[in-house]
Formats: sequence, C-alpha cells, structure tokens
Amino acid sequence: MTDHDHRTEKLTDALRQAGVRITRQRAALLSVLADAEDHPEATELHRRAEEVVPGISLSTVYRTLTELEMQGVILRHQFEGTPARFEHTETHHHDHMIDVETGEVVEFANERIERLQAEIADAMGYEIVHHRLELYVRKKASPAPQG
Amino acid sequence: MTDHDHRTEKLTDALRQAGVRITRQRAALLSVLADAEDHPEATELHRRAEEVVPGISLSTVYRTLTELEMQGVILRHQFEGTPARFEHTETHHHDHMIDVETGEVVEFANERIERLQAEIADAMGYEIVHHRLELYVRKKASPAPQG
DNA sequence: AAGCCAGATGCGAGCCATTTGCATCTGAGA
DNA sequence: TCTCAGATGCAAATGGCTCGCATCTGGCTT
Repeated sequence: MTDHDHRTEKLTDALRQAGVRITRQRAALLSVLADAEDHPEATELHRRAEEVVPGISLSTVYRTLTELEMQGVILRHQFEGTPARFEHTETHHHDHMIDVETGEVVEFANERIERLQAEIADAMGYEIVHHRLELYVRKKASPAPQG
Repeated sequence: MTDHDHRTEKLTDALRQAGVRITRQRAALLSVLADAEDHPEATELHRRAEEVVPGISLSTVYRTLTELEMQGVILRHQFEGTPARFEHTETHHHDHMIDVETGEVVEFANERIERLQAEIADAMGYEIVHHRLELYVRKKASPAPQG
C-alpha cells in the first residue's frame, strides 16, 4: 500500500467517523485534492475528478468542497478577480502571494506578521477568528542577483 | 463655500483634467462617497445617490465606481461573503478588521506589518502591487479593562 | 448476503452581484 | 450655440455558485 493510499484511508476513516459518507465522488475529490500541488478552482477540480468518476456533476463538486471545508480538510481562498481556489490543509498555515501578471500563487509564512496581527486585534478588544493576507505582486525586473 | 464643496471642486477639476466627464450622477456619487463614514456597498451607494439624483440607475453606479476606482479616487474591498464595499482614498493606507458577528468594519494600520510584507516579497524576487490584509475577528468576552 | 433509509447525487432551474448592448441623452470644448 | 464622444437607463446577459427534487447508494442492521 502506498503512502498516498495510507493517508487517504486515514482521512476517509476520520471523515466517516465524523458522519461524512464516503461516496465514489467524494473519494475521487479527496484524491484529486491530495494530489493537487497548485490551487485549483472548482471547475478544474471537477475536470480532474471526472477522470476518476466520469459523470460527476459540478454541483456535487461544490457541495463536497463546502462539506470538506466545514470538516477542516480543505481551505477555500477567494483571490481577487478569480473564482474560489482550494487547497488541502495538510501543510502548515501560510499566506499567499499572487502574481498579477501570471496568476501564479506562491505560498509564504511569517511568524512575526502572525504575531503582530494577534497583538493588533487584542489591543482593540478583539480575537482573530481567521485572517486573510494576500500580496498581489509582480516579478522584479532586477538583474539576476545570484547569476 | 464649505470645506466639503471646496474639496469636491478640487476633485472634480482633477477628474475633468483626467478626461472624466462630471455628470450629475457622478457628482452625486462623489458627494455620497465623500460623506460616507462607513464602507457602503454598491446598492447602498445607489440608494444614497438616488436622494440627490432620483432615477440614477444601478448600472451607472457600478460603472462610475469602476471608473473612480481606476482613477484612484476610491478603493474597492471584497470582504468574505458580502458584496464589494467602497471607500474614498482621502485617508492614509490602512487594513481592515471585520467583526464576523456584526459585519462591522474597523480600520487599522501597522507600519511594521507593511515593512515585513515588502521584505518578504522582495526576498522572493517580487515587488508588491497591492495587498489585502483582513482580520476576521470577534469581540473578546473579557471583563471591561477600564471599567 | 439482503434490506433499509438517511443522506448523496445529477439535473435543471434559480440566485445575486455585476456587466453589457443599445438607443437615447448630455457635458463641455470649439 | 453647436457638436459629438462619451455617459446614461433599461433590459438582458453573465458567471460563480446554490437549491429543489426525484432517484440512487453507502454502510449500518439483520
């Protein structure tokens, strides 16, 4: 049994435990999401899932994504000017840089920013439920620094 | 002539200079936006503008908001789960905290976070075009600290 | 292995914020 | 005052997403 299968099985068991029925469609989506190294949108996930379960409907994809988000298995990101994008939550928390030219999404994490955010909210009498930090960026035209 | 009128006139002149025709509808929206102390959405701005120019259409509101955004006169914010909200750009740059319970929007600014963001982008070979930092928060249940 | 049924699916219709096509109107420079 | 590029109002279209409903199916129970 591969690592992939192993992780998948653990996850589906946990979901079943939580009362989520694992249908062919959901299994397909979970697998597609686990394999995704990018941040695909719903229609793209639908396209990929169709290769596993032909005929799966887009509404099922949307319903499943909502369910998986509620279960904490995936995250939904609403970047500017594009449909929602999704990613699984296996990795640690990170924020995103979006290349405004190419649409490419790059992840980053910064502990100091996280701490500052918490301090700011705290100082104003709030606690953070969640946050969203997106840097819309453009590649620097600089001469290659290490070349 | 009031301060309001004065600022308004300077702004409309600048816009005309930039080739933007100042129609009754646009003047009304500019005035409504200048007076807004909250972060209204398009339909609310439409409602307010109608008190100045009865019959102004929602599409004109949308078209004007897009134009004013391109001219750098206003900012468009797309918070989670709500229609876009708008604010004029007279104030300095700030980010937003959104109370997830009430929908209330609170502004804040933090120079250190701004700097960190720029450093992160720079280190990865990017320059920031613009960014979005939103803290979705909840009022702390803490005993009143100054009561 | 078969039965059961709450919950999941596929389909099409609906929703809602926003945009667009087009005929008509109007700022504002000449 | 004239002119016309550009703005407006209306209605229809768009796009991402959700929902109603008849049918199907995981996964417990027997």
